[in-house]
Parts: sequence; structure tokens; C-alpha cells
Amino acid sequence: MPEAPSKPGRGRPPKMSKEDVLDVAMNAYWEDGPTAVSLNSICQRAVVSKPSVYNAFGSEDGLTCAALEHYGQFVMVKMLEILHSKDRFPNIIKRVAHLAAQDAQHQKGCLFVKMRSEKSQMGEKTQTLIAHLESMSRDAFATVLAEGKANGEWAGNIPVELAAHYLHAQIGLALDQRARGEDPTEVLAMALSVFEFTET
Amino acid sequence: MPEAPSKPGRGRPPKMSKEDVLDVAMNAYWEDGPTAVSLNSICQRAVVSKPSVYNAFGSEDGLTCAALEHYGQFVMVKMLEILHSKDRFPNIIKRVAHLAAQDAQHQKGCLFVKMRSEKSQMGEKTQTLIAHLESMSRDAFATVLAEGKANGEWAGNIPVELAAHYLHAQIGLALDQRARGEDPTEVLAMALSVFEFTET
DNA sequence: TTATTTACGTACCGATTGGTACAAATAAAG
DNA sequence: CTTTATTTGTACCAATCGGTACGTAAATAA
Repeated sequence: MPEAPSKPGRGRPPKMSKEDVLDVAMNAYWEDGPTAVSLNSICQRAVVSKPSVYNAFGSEDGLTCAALEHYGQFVMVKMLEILHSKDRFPNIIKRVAHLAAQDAQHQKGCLFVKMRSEKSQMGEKTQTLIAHLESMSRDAFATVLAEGKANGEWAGNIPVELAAHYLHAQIGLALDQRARGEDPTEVLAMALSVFEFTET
Repeated sequence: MPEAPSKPGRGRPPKMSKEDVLDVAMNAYWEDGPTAVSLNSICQRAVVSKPSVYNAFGSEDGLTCAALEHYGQFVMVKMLEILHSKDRFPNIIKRVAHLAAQDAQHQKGCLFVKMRSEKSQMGEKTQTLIAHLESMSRDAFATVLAEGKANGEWAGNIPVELAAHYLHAQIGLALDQRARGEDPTEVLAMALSVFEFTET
């Protein structure tokens, strides 16, 4: 009974672990690309029958959506933690840049970024979750920038909304570059230099 | 006889126009995404039989490769023309940014960028062409930057190689944003400001 | 006319897709 | 033990995928 002991249950005990399947699905989508991985292949990799997956997730959209939620909970949350930490503004920028450009976990890129770039091919629920994660991420960037501006740790000569959009886009670019095998370190540093330099 | 009158031909005259099919394929890949469009659907849209397409292009890889080449010849070339023009450096940057961020032709984004981000799912020949277009584009950026530096129209306080990589990446980001329905104008302007500002 | 060459349309191939019907298996509840 | 509830495994479904075999239409060459 690998699943939660929520109910002693009446029927045959489940052999499948929802968590295991989510791990397998998340990594498969993450590594090979969301549209390149079939539901069938996930069943094979997780050694689980298809009806079990449908019983647990309802549809392919349900599985991809759950896998993306899993990713948000266990991977993206680390970036949000940095953004919500009470560090100095330049340090937060530095730590976020390092996480995106250097951390070994994002060698394959970012599942969210990959799903977003193919969102038109994703299911309905997954598209909704993508939009939700997008606004959540952008809000977190905006908060950091607003605080940095209030504390005088950032010149703030750029509207907070635009700067947040910019930061979000540059981090996404770095993660996209890593997915392609590039090292985004220098390009990202160059992009983020607009927060350290002043106008002429 | 829609095809070139290269040879009076002996057998039955071709009904299919290679150029027409390439136009249809290019726009289909461009609009819906390269991996979202099947060879079958292209045959339907172009009102051409599958054996004709195979006769002309050999395989799906041959078709996608030819479509990307078509795109390079008729769309990407406009960017290269700007880069190779003998304009002043700031003007060239401005014109390139406008082409990527404002031009109506790139409302669907950029086929090259889309194929590159799904290159692992593309055929062998297509992957090779992607790499070729990539280095061609980066070389063009490097040339412009080197000339701008030589003419004193750009501070050049950044290595030309890195600056070219950066420009290439930012233009790609803008085109990716447009494909997602965003307006990249402000973000791109912010990214390119590193060429106009000086260090503190 | 006859033979040859070429491209066409149809109809098919095996593989794979997302999704499901159904019965055996296995537990608790009566 | 019987009933009921639940999950499993197998085996299937129609649709679509990339790719092809094959006979026919339509042109020139002889």
C-alpha cells in the first residue's frame, strides 16, 4: 500500500503510488519535453498499468497538470523561497541568477518554461495551471523589486511592473538556454547589469 | 505545370507546385508549431497527395528542412539584410529590434526559434540546418558589433563574442515572447539598453 | 500506333496515440 | 460464506502517425 493511509479502504489495495508516478512523469516531461512523452511511455517507465493512471489522474491533461503542480511544489518553490527571503536586493538577484544559470538541478532547463512554450498543445487544466504559475512568479519578482526600491537597495529608475516582467523574462531565457545546452551565465549577468548601472 | 520549366519532361506533367507546398508547410509549422503539424495535415492543406510530397522531399525531415530553408530565404534574410546594411550602429540595433518586436510578419513568432526549441524532436537534416542558421545569425551579429566598435559608434566595453551572443539571445527571446502573445517591445528595449548606457 | 517515362490517386501497411470494457484479484462489511 | 467495493491486468477500440505498393493518367519518343 504505497499510498496514503487516508482510508483503510474496502476493495483491493492499491499497488500504484501516485507520488512515484508523478516523479516519473515530471522527470520524463522535464527531460524529453512535454509533447515528446506519451502517456503510454510513462506507464511503461513507472511500471504501472494505464487504467490505474486514468483512475488516479482522469486524463492525460490531468497527469501533465499534476506533474507540473508537482514540479511547482518541489522545484519552483526554491526560487520563490529565495524571492521571499529577507535578504538584501543585490544578494537576492545574485542567488536567483545562480539558481537558474548554475544549479545542477536545472541542467535540463525548466519544466514550466518548456510547458509554457508548448502551451497551445497542452490540455485545458494544464494551460490554466501554467497561467497561474506565471502570474505567481511575476508577482514574486514584483514584490522583491518593490521592496528593493523601498529600501533604497535598487535605484528604481524603471517602473516596478516592467522590471518584474524583465526579470521574469531573463530568468526564463536563461533556463531555456540551459535546456539547449548553452551556458547562460554571462548573458544573464549582462542582462541583469541594468539593475546595477545607472543612466547616462 | 506549376513547376519550373527546367525540362520539357517526358512523362505526365506535375500538378504539384513545390513552392506552394513549401509555403503551406512553412506557415503551418510557423503558426501551429513544428511538432504540432503532421505531414498528413500538410498534404490536406496543400491539396496534394502524400506520394507527391515524398517524391519531392523524400521524407518528413526533408519537408521540414526545406520549409525551414524556405523560411530562411524569405523571412530571416530580412534581418540579415539589416545587419549587413551600411547603417550606423545605433540605427541597425533600432531597426533589428523593431523588426523582431513590432513587425507584423513576426506576430506568430519565428519559425527558426520554434524549431530550435524543439530541435531534439526534429529530423537529422533539419537539426543540421538549425545549427547552420544559428551560427550564421550569430556571425552576422558579431560582424555588426565589430564594425560598430571599430567605428567608435559603440563603447565596446564588452567582448564582441559575448555581445553577439547576447544580442542573438535577446532577439530570440523577443520572438519567443511574440509567439506567446506578449509584446516584447519594452523588455527588449531594456535589454538593449546595455549598449547605450555606460558603467558606473 | 506503340513504347516509355513520369506523376498521380487510392488504398493500404505496421506502429503508436489517448482512452476504455471487462473480468480477475483482493480487500472489508454484512 | 456471501456481498460489496475497489484496483488491477489484459486486451481491445477508433484515430492518426510516417511511409509505401500499385495501378492509372498523361505526356513525349520511337
